[in-house]
Amino acid sequence: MGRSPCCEKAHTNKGAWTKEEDQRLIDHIRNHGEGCWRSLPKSAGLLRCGKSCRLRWINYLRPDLKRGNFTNEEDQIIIKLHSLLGNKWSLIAGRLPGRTDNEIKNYWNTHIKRKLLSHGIDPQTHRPINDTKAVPSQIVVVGPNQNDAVEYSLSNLAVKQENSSGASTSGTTTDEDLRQNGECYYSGDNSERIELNLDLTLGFGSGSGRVVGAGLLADSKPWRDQLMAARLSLL
DNA sequence: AAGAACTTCAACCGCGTTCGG
DNA sequence: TCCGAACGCGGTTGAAGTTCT
Repeated sequence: MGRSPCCEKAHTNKGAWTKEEDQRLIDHIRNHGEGCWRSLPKSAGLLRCGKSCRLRWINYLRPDLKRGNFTNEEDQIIIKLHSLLGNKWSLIAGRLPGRTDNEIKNYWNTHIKRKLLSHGIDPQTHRPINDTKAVPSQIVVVGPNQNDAVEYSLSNLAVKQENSSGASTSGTTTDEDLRQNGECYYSGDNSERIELNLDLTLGFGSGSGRVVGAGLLADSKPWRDQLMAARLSLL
């Protein structure tokens, strides 16, 4: 009958972690590696639930965490990625080695949001606060490496959705879609195939070029993530 | 010096997705 | 194939620290 419960909630500690708890968790992961969060608390002798152990390790104890203030370069990367991905903190964190999703989320809410607002920019749409009509003229496509971010000017984007019976519908994203999400999307059913057609103008310093491509999204993953993957494949 | 107001961030909560029996 | 637990994520909370009055 499914899996057994992860922990006995009545017998777990809550709140701030003690140094001793931290050390037990570090020692255990050093000896046994990450994973198996369900059984970890018991085998490490911790009165915490696995979920809490995982969070403590990922957000605070991991040896590869950077710590310290965010650099201006990191600020810019976060802002650019947020304009493309929205509040997808884990995806953003994936592009910033040594930073966690929780850390970036906190930093966004306490620093960057305020910074953008003080410059008259809406932190959700990344557009001037009093500009309610215009559609974003740029989207950001991010390559496999951290420094691969390239800005595209958007000339046309069309998405075709095809269901399992072969019937298809198609359309171009609406202005309202773009305004609300800061990116292009098609609000189709996750379970169906989605075909993406892009017609983009690229700008590199003084030069420019044009990319026209298409990506077919399989149906095994959340379609929104696949949209990202399709964009990558167009590069 | 004190306490009110504000800021920061670690930790918790709840929900959607994935996975195992 | 179904059901239920684990996992992973984003939103929220609240304690601790800092600044202001």
